[in-house]
Amino acid sequence: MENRIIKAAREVFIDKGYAETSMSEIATVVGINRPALHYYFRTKDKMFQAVFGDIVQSIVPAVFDNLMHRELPLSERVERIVDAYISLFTENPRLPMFMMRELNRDPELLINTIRSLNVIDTMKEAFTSLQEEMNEGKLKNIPLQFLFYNMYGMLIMPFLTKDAVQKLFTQSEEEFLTYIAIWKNVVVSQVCNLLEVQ
Amino acid sequence: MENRIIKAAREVFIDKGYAETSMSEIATVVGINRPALHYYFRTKDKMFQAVFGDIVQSIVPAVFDNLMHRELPLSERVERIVDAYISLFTENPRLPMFMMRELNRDPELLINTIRSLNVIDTMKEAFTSLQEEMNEGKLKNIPLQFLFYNMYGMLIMPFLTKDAVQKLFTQSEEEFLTYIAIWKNVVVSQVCNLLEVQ
DNA sequence: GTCTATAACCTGATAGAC
DNA sequence: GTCTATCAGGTTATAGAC
Repeated sequence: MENRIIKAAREVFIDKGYAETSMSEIATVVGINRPALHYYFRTKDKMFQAVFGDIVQSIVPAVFDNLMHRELPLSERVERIVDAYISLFTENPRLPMFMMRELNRDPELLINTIRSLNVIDTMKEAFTSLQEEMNEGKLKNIPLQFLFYNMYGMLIMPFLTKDAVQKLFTQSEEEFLTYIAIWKNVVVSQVCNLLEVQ
Repeated sequence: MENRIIKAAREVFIDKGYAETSMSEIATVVGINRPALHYYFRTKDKMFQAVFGDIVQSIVPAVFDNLMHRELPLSERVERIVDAYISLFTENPRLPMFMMRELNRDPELLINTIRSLNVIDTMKEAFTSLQEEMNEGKLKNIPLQFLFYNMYGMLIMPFLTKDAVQKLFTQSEEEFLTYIAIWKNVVVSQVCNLLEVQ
């Protein structure tokens, strides 16, 4: 039952965010009523934290694994990561907006979630591995955050603006997917352009 | 008085978004009480639309003017636009998050606002001007949305993640500004890389 | 125009019966 | 465990006095 609730809550929270989601709405989706919800997760806050942890865990690890395959050429590694994110976001188009919204509503939340999920070591390994490659001159030496600004910015932008763009230019779902397939290659080549030594 | 209200409401709305802003909070900031607010703008919705229009008008036009200066080299044009946005966002760090959040909460809102503000012609001119340059072979021929995905993605990403990054890596305001000054050049060079013919 | 008072509603949360 | 009933608090919006 707890899992049924988390699964339903996940959908609603991702769609509307914490603030605009009410307990009664989740209860309706699950098929029970408000007090029953409060039995399983005492407060809305506790419930959201459970859902948020669930989501973060499904996003973070796969990416950092790919970052560390140093035997592969850069373009290959970038392509895998970009592929993974594009698939994830195509299946969950509102996930990028959700993450940004909650990151801004409560910046501590992500930090606490990351700490409690033991993914911090995986992240550190990936960071130092990349930094080494830069020091060795195999990659251009840039601040690591720039890599993330560039890659994530390009990755999430189409999804952050999806609804508005589709309405403004009467773009169909098929058109969107066609563009995304091309866009994927642009992201890879731009990230490589940022990291490759001339 | 209406202006005083819009000015105050603008601050609060940009900071917290539509959903998490209450009329009483705005009233407190202005220095009057709730019912007085409802006298000037009958509903919260009407008031928000006024504020939103005010914001859009202050963002859009300057950019498209710069896009059309075809006598200038590409890098010069891009640099001006990027400069303008970085200044705007540095002074209003939560503006990018605000725009994305409201764009997703109510996708029709932006469309209606744009229509009512008569900026649609300016946008169309800029678009066709760019498209011509692409057809003439002076710029690489890519879907126009890709230019926006790339430029805006890179422009807003540092600000969307500012609070979280500063807390996660205990980054000071000075450090942030230092990185932004360097990042600006990266954005320009990446956008040029996207548009320049080989 | 600006106030006080109040209506009507929705929220999260709890107590207690079954 | 899941329900009904209820509480306390906050929200937008309005009516009516000054």
